[in-house]
This record gives sequence, structure tokens and C-alpha cells, in this order.
Amino acid sequence: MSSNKPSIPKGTRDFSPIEMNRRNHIFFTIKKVFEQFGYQPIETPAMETLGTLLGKYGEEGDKLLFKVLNSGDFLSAVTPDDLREGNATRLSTQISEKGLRYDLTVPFARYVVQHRNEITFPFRRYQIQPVWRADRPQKGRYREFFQCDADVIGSDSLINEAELLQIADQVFVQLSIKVVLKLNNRKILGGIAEVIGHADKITDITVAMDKLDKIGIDKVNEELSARGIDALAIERLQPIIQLGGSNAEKLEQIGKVLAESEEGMKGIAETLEVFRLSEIMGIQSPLELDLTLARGLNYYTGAIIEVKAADVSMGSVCGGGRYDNLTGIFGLPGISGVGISFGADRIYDVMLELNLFPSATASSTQVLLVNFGGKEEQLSIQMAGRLRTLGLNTEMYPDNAKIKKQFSYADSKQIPWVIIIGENERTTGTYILKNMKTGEQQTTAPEMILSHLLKNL
RNA sequence: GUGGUUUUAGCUCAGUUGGUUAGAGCGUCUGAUUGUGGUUCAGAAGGUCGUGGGUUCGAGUCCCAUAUUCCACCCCA
Repeated sequence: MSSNKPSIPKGTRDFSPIEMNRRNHIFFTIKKVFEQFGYQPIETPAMETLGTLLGKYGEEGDKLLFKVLNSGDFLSAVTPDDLREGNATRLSTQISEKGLRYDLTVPFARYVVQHRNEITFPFRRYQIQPVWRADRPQKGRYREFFQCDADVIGSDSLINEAELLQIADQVFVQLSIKVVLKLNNRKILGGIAEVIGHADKITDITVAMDKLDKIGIDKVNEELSARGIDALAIERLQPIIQLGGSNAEKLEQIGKVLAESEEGMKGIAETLEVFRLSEIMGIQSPLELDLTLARGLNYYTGAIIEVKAADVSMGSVCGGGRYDNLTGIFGLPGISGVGISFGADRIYDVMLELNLFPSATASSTQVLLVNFGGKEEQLSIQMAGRLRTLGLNTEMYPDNAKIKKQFSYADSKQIPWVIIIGENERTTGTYILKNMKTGEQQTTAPEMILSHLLKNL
């Protein structure tokens, strides 16, 4: 033992085999659905230049960026005066020019601009990679986590929005997670802010409204007031804050308030259309309009999507929306995109909490051959080869250990079948196949074992 | 970034107002069972009590610092 225990950075995790099998199950499911909808994979570097990253996620986001120290003599550009001043932000730009990616959307926007001549629009891509945020860790909140993004860029059609909802629906149906799909629209929020005469306060209004369930209507109004919304405006907001009924009813009520806002009415029309298309697509999960969704308000311009797991207290497991001009920042204006992002780690946590992982994900080995050494070992190795040729995941126990130990090994790895080729089997030419679940075993010719396994796996 | 919380065996946790050699369950290993796992029985190994200081005759227990976990705020997958 070394004197100090090794450790990993705060908010990061190791993944052991059983966890990886489960995680791969999630990734595989998401990937499969993405591909069924025609999305193609890309990957981008873990690091981006800070120029790409900074200023895209708001002031808060910039603080949460992991910056990478320049290689070599990174202090060469720094003067003693800079150090004395202690301006951390300025100093950081002198000693660091790269950062770890914060999400997959901004790198994708960068990618689209950089590869615009190779891309056929509309371009549907998916991307499953880790992202890093220097956030304070909590349950379901890590400093390194995987996002699974699907975006379509270069199409204004609302079919894309509805299709992303359908993708989310299918992923969670296939993973057996009950979810609620939530939809909002930046234009509706903008319209509300405009109509009450506080066009610049969209965020403040939404943040306050979001707390209705937690703190009640009176406190929400207090908070609105504290955030600089005048009494008349708050008065006009009341029917919107206390909105109820079905999605259609809600939209109708909002429509009355927003009648004089062109932007707001456009948002309502868009939302109605997305609901209509979703119905045609036959989405199974409940889909509801939720005006308090403020996620990604920095760059979303139309629909805002969020998915929450039912029956579990966890942040959202999936989020997304429409951004009309994300590539504009990188010099390619006028291209609209819409995307969705699955939080694989949170999905994992939800599934663990709800006991949703199939037991089959515990091990991938299907057959174990017991090792008796000598001539028997040779036969076992050959048998293992034949099994693999037939497509069975097969393990040969590497040592001539006690049989009991080899069986315990199979048991702990939950390997369903064990084949025994010992001295008796070698002389008779018949091998033993044991079913580890039932405990039954049979002694037959190798060919019979092969066909029996093929039938039963 | 602000306030709080957690940390004792591989895992989950006990440990009294500070007082001999820090415990349990599960897991691991060995044997009962020299060609058979999951059940049972017997036994064993495994801890400088997160780390570093301090107070004390004496610290797992009290104080300070630091790391980590989780929670609220902020924000977010």
C-alpha cells in the first residue's frame, strides 16, 4: 500500500464492468433510435479553443468551463504586474487557450461552420460523448458526464421538433422509463414579456414563475416585484401564472393575453402545430405545455423541450430546443437548428433507482469451459473455438484450478452455461453441459451440445 | 460561487459524557465436499477510524485546516 490513497477528481467516477454493461445498454438504445430517424454520428475533440467556448453559455457558463493550461512555459506572457493585480479572468486568458467542452451543441455549431461545404442540409447528426462542467456535484449532477445529442440543422420545419419528441418518447419507452415530455416556446415567453411591457425581463419572469409549485402565488408575485416588474404588469401576468386545463385550453387562454403580440402569437401557432404533429406521430408519453421551462434560454429561439422522469426526484433527463442562429456566432448566419440532448448518467441513476435494468446485463459471457489441464485442456480450448465460431460468447477458465473454484467463478459472473471436459469425458468422447440456472446437466456428444446451446440462447 | 452535511473493514453501517486490544451484517478466502456453483455449517483474513495539524495523561469521539459525499441556493443533463 502506498502511503496516500489514490483518488479521482471531484465529480468524476470509475465505471466497473457491471456499470459499463448497463451504460452500454443505454447508449445502444439511444443510438439505435437516433439511427432509425436518419441521424448520423460525429465526434469532436474533448478540447475546444476558448474562443469557441467562451460567451456561449452566459456568465454562469463561462465560470463552469474547465480551462486547460497552455503547454510549456505558460507563464511567459504573464508580467509580475498581472500577477499583482490578481485579475483571474484576464490572467486565465494569458495562460490558457483551450478548454474542455461544456456541451455538444456549441462544438456542433462550430463543426457545421467549419465543414459547411461537405454537409448536405438538412443535416441530422448525433453525438455521444462526455462533457465537463466545473459545477458543484450533487445527486445526478457530475463534473464529467455523457450527453447524447441529436440535432437537425438547416431546416425550419416543425416536423423536426415533433420528431425529436417522438425520439425521446421511443427512447424512454424502450428503456421502460415513465416520463413526461414538456414543451415550451421562447416566442410565447417573449410575447408575454412584451405584452406586459418588460420585454427585457423574460428570464426574470420565467425564473419567478418556475417557483410557483415551491413557494406559492404570493411569493412568486413578491419575487416578480423584487426583480423589477411593476404592479400593473404583475396584475396582467396573473392569468398566465395560474394557467390550467389541457394544452389546448392553456394555449387559448394565453392567446387572449397575447393577441397584440405578433411574436407571441407566432409562438402559439408553432406550439399548436407541434402538438398536432405529435398526435399524428402517436407519441405515447404524456406531453404537456409548461411555460416555466427556461432551460437554455440563452440561445433557444423557438421550441424548448424537457423530459422529466415520473416517480423519481431527479433533474431533467433530457432537454433541447430550437436555435435559429447558433452558427451565426461562428460566421454562418441564417441557419436554423433544433436539437435534443439525453443525459445518460441521469438516465442511469433513474433506472438504478427504479430497478429497471434487466438482469441479463450483468455479464456478457454465455459459456464457460472448465479447465482440467493437460489433454483435457486442449479439447476445451478447441471446443471454445467452435463455440465462438457459432457466435457464442465463450470463456475458457485459464488455470487448472479446483473445480469448485471454477464453478464459483461462473456463478459470480452469472454465466448461464458451463461445459466440463475432464478425463472421463475425454475417454468417452461425450462432454457435460451444465445449465447454471436450473442446475441440470447432461452428458452428450459435442455436436449435441452445440446444437442445444444454439437452440437455447 | 454562498450556506449546511457526510466520511469508521471490499460494501452497508454501529461505536455511550473523550478511557484497555474499534464491532456487526453482507462480501472475500479456507475447510466440511480430492469432478460441480448458488443453500447450510465451522474457521480465517481484512481498519495508522478521509488527510494534515492542534487540545489532552489519553482522541474514532473535542478544535482548526483541507479533501470528498450529499442537500439547499444559483445554474443545469
